[in-house]
Amino acid sequence: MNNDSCSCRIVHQDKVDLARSQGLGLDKIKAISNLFKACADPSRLRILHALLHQEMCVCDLAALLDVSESAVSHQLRLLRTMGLVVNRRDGVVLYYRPVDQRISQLIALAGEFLANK
Amino acid sequence: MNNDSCSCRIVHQDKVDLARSQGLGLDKIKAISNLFKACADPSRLRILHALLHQEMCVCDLAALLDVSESAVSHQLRLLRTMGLVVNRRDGVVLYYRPVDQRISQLIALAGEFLANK
DNA sequence: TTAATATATGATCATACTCTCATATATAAT
DNA sequence: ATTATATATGAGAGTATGATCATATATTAA
Repeated sequence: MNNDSCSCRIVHQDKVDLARSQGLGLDKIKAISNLFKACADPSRLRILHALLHQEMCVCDLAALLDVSESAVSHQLRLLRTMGLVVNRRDGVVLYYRPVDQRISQLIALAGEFLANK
Repeated sequence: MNNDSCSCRIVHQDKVDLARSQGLGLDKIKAISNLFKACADPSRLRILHALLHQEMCVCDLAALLDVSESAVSHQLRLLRTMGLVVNRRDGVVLYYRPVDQRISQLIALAGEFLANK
């Protein structure tokens, strides 16, 4: 009922202050959560995981994921925009690969986390 | 125009087969992407990061993030449902903490990834 | 019991995502 | 130039997500 700025809640101010001092900063938080967001969709995760082993073109990925090439293309644009994949043109075909193999560590770590628990 | 099962695209079947053999399996993919999804929201990421250092109650977190307690509670339910946090009751107050400190590795790895590039 | 407080939860709304379909672009072949 | 192919892109639809508000529950104090 009382929406004033002075709430009557018992906030542990010391904890809040400590957390604030150890906080990451909003820009960094947003950047990290965006990186996680890139991996937070099954299709994109499969794409990233597949590209870690070999470069692939759009229709390879569409065949692998069993979705439309348009859908794959849209997801690849997202990953491209986020700076996670790049492509190489060979004639009409665009081969995609990750910019950085370290994405594999992130996926592997998440996998291990789920495995032992 | 042609939606038959036999598409005329030039799929690199060897690549698709290799990717398929190295694939993670849909269940695992979904589990991993769900884990990433849990970290893919700025509010949840801040909550997780804060709890890594100390247990905190709902209104502490609400004060820290400067959002409503209801919003925090909803996010905590999500994290609880996903098995990432647990709580301990002390009277009326529920103190939350991560089930597993390894989440910190995941966040740290993502942070490093973004830092050196 | 009643009142107060901290949190949980359901309904709802606005926004963001992801797919599909249609169309556009770029390269290659004729 | 025309055609074909691989991919990109814009618009739209259906769904998921995240916040808010109202209400419910659980614990404590009186």
